[in-house]
Amino acid sequence: MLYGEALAEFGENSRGSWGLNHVDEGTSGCLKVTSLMDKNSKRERRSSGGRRSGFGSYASEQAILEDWMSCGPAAREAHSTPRIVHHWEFGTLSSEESRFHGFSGPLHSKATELKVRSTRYGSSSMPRSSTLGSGSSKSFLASKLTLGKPANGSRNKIRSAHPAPKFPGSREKSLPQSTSTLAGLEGEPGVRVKELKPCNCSKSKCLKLYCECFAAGKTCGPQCKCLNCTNTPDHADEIDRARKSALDRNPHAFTPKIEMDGGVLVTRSKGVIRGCRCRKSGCLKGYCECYQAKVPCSHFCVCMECQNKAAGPIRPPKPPQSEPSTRTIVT
DNA sequence: GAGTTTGAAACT
DNA sequence: CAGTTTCAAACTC
Ligand SMILES: [Zn+2]
Ligand SMILES: [Zn+2]
Ligand SMILES: [Zn+2]
Ligand SMILES: [Zn+2]
Ligand SMILES: [Zn+2]
Ligand SMILES: [Zn+2]
Repeated sequence: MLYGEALAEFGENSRGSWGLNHVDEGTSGCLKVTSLMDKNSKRERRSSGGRRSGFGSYASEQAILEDWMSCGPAAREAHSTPRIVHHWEFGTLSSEESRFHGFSGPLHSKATELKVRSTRYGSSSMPRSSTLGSGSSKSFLASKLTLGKPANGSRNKIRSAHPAPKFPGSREKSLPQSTSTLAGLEGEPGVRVKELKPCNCSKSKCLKLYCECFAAGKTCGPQCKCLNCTNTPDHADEIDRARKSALDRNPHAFTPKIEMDGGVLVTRSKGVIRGCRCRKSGCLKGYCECYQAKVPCSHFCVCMECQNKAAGPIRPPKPPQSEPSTRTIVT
């Protein structure tokens, strides 16, 4: 098994993963040994509010290649076409490192007992650019690790704006972006609000709130560059299911994301009025929904080191006590 | 444009 | 729930 190889190669106190970087197939190519990482240089696990895991990236392709070549032949072979990431943790090092990184979840605290732990990520995750191209008999890694300029003329990442419709009859996205028919809104025939931000979704089929079009209650339009888009008028049934699913998770999924309530931003979240939860942006970048909406953070926010507080106190600060930290919305 | 950072959304 | 992973945008260089 892979774990046995990892144990043999890296010893008892090691941690790492094979295959594509399980965080978005990023720059880490094939194999990572956490215990070898420089702990002082913050090249560490992604840690954003405990929502991140994963490992830092290599400094260069050469580093990836060297790392890769240092693997055993069996490991190389097993991952010549990496689609699944195997994650391992041996010994007690992981838990100690977890403390170093501020992680304390079961994944890490149990590492001491588990002895070996593995996780599979994504059953068929392939890099987005892997489609089409020249004959891809070459493995992803091989192509990725090719140093220097690509010999052949294959261009990475040719993201065809939109492949031709599979079926002649299907309308796909020939129609401009519009409000979902399910919303039952009266479509002003002549009046069209200018089509806006196209999305670039590739894995959500534009049927999750990840997709801004879907989240806005709109279908994707011709300007969208999404892949495998199902948020098109000819998939009304799927859209309907997706909307129901999203609403099931959060009844306010499609209520305006940003509203002003007495000068206070409210965002949707599980039926609870709440603000942002930023940790590292200082609420001064577009990552922050409050900042993006051009509204100051409020007591609903649980942001850290917020620099987006209301400047001029129109009103005295909220009374801290006697109010539940979360207020359910009364429809 | 490629690579990184980020926090919401989704999942378990 | 809390912890973890997925996701696409925002951002950086
Ligand atoms: Zn989309
Ligand atoms: Zn779209
Ligand atoms: Zn789409
Ligand atoms: Zn914020
Ligand atoms: Zn905020
Ligand atoms: Zn804030």
